[in-house]
Amino acid sequence: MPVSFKVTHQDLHTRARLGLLMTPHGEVQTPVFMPVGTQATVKTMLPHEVRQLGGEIVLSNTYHLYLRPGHELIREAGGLHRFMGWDGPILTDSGGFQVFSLGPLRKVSDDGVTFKSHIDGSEHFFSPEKAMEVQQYLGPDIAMAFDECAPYPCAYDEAKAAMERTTRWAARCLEASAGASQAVFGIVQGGMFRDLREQSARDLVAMDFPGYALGGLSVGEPKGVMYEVLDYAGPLLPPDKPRYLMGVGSPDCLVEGVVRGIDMFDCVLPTRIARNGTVFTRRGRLVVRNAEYARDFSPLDPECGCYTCRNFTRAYLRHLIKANEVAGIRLTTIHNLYFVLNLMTEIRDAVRRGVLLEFREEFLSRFNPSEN
RNA sequence: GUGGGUGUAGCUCAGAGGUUAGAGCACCAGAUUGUGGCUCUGGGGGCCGUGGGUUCAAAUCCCAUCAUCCACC
Repeated sequence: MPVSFKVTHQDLHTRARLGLLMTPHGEVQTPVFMPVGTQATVKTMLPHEVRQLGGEIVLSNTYHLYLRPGHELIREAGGLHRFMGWDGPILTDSGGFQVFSLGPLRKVSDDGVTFKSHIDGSEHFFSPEKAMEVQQYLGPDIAMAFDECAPYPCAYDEAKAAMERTTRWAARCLEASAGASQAVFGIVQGGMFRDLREQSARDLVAMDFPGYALGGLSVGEPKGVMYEVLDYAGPLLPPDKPRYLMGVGSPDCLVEGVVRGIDMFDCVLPTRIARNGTVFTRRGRLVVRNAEYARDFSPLDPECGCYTCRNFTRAYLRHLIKANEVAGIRLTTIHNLYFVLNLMTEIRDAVRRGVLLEFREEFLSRFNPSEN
């Protein structure tokens, strides 16, 4: 088994646990946040910087790398790890979500998905088999099954059809990847409908994946709705396998996810909002691009120990962002990644000490998700 | 000094007698959750150089004036 997972500590008060994800490229402590490197790079960051910030595993993207530079080229380069100069673990998304999110110009059938490239408009076809083949060329430690992500809101029948198709595709993904050197994680779908989520989880668990993801969340639904799904869908997954909540999150969602037993997260939010001049602080989000910080010579977050906060002021960062200097978005990206990765370290520590609920209360009482 | 050009948003300009004068950039704010980095959405901004005239109606036509640029003496 190329990837294995071990729960090292189970919290007594919540469903949180500590774990160790073992991969051919090293071990990962869970719960973990995976920085996103869609195009074989965490935007604006170098691999050693991601490592320094505390990143242990990164996510990359099948869809984008297949279109450019092409999975054959990456295999030729010796695989994704060597190509991008990252020797730690890598998880690749299958492309299912991109097909869902990148446009209306797609046609889904049981066979697979016909879609148009966002780069040049050329037509392509992805099936479960194709998605597995491309990911084998890329060579991540963990590949994701090819799924169909239902939108939000979504009618019951539509969510049901997408979920059932995802289940059929999951079986084909497993078959197509038999003997492959990477682990394949299954993805639970079912929209916001409890019985669909239960059905999905039951069917996928029967296939015995080495890990399970909850997909189709963080697609526009209120946070409370997502937490509710986590509450009932989480316990349906085998306790000895890693649970991955795809596309989350914001700091408050990370805390709530761990409380509900999630082991792995990925999200573009920290890096994306950084590039648009917004950062996380202990008190919540801060739009450092705003005029009120033009003469604010204090750090982004006085409690933060990151390189950006130790060396630069809000006024300077605002200047760089306004002037469109690359250093600006690099420094805010450093801060946001550090913030989230450090938060995960603190969460793990709180679980270890059995005080996660207290940590949650303290953190959420100070962190306003939408306000400075 | 003479002739000509140009004066409209912070900047560059569009608008050639007819609704409440527009655009791009800049500025201000919001958005962003399995990434289409430098995007999207919204907002504030104007004595149309100034003064007079013609007209039902003037940024627009006429006169004067000021500023500015160019060419020539």
